[in-house]
Amino acid sequence: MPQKTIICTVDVVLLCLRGSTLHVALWRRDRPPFEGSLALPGGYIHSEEDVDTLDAATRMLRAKTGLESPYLEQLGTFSGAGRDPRGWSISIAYYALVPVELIEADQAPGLILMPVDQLKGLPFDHKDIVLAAVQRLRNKSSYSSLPVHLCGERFTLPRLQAVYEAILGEPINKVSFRRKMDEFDMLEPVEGAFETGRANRPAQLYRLKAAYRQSLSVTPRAFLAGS
Amino acid sequence: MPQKTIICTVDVVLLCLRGSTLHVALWRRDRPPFEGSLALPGGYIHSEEDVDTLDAATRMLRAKTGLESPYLEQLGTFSGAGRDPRGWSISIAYYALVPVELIEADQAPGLILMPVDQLKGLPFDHKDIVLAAVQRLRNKSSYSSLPVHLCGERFTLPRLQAVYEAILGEPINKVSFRRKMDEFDMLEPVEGAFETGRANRPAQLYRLKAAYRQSLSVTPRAFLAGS
DNA sequence: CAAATAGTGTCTATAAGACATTATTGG
DNA sequence: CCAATAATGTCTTATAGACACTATTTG
Repeated sequence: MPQKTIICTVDVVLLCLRGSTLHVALWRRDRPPFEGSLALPGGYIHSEEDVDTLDAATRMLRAKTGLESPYLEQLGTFSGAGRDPRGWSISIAYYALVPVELIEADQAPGLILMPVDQLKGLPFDHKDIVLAAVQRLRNKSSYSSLPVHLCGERFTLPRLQAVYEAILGEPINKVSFRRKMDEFDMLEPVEGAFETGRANRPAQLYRLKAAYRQSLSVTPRAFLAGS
Repeated sequence: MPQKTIICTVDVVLLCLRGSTLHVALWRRDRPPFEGSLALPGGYIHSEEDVDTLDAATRMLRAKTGLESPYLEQLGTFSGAGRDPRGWSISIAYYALVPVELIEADQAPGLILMPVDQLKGLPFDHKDIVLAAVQRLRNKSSYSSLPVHLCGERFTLPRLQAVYEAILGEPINKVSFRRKMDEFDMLEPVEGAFETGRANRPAQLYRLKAAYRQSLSVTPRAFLAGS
């Protein structure tokens, strides 16, 4: 035996934007430790069935939320003797982005959305993990197309800009924003589809080009260079 | 028993610049599997003595290279059933940057430097891990002060620029480069110290300000915006 | 003094931001 | 027509890059 057994788990930080506030999806633990607490969806790696930890995270997400293929990326690994009362443990954390409608339009009965700025009482080091995910999201959003994954299948440019602004916490110049989206070249207008109903000019609906479903566009210059 | 035992290891990608070529430090394995092969320095997590995986990586680095506190950062976790013949395994990979002199001026007898573009025959998925580290280094170097950690304690600006150019693979405008270093505000001139000996104006020697030993300066605009 | 490279000044080109204008809807 | 917001044109400002010039050394 090369080592005392180390507890190997995977946790998923599932983020979405409700209104203009980032939320994380939590579920109520149904077994010890911390049974009954709200925590990140996660669990043991199943070495018999999981090909790797990404596969484990996908399985966990599917089991607990019904989601099939959201944007999903490895965040980092959290480890040590102190984070789990059962002993020395490792959690490989992933983060996922989904449009809030997919969670609210309840495929995922057990999930509870919590604003990421008001987390309290999370077990393990789950608060640290969530904060790391939010930091990653904010950072990547400043120079990439990542936030599109928080929008639904069709969305307008003003809506997408509002999503960026909610994540980054600052207004973005409209002209610059549109230039950047154009440069990213990842959106295509849905022919003849507009968002109507309000007393103003209708906004063109866009969708993500197929090639960008799992990849990102990046710019060498960040939004909000000043911050 | 919640799971079949998973093999938990830590591997370190120790990078340095020899001439203008990135090299990775490998050591010859002294036990199975792949005994005798050149591989990344790494090994089992020791849950009795390591506080966490960063601590394990530090221990490994100290044991195999004698290095005490190089720049060290978590790279990511590599996992799965196929990467280790002993079974389902996890490697939490870290990468470290050091001035090449620290390796050549042999504190580290067992280490062999290999150019990162000519890796072959590495066991496990160590080639993937090295390539991921190089990609991380290149990416971060394009907008941060990370490459200073490949220089020794004192260095000139032309030398630092050459380091950036070696990593990024393209020439950088001298004026822009110096403006950026000035903006980073992480260097201080060593009073009265110059690099002399060649038939030209001597170059001012600089050192990293103490506050930046473990942190980075970043710019919202990348070097080489065009690439 | 010639050759070499360090270090700086300055002009040009490019990209971001401010602001104004036009477009199109509902009421 | 008015209010509201989408979409775009255009001017201003900020940053990056090109290039030239000065500075300081060795031989």
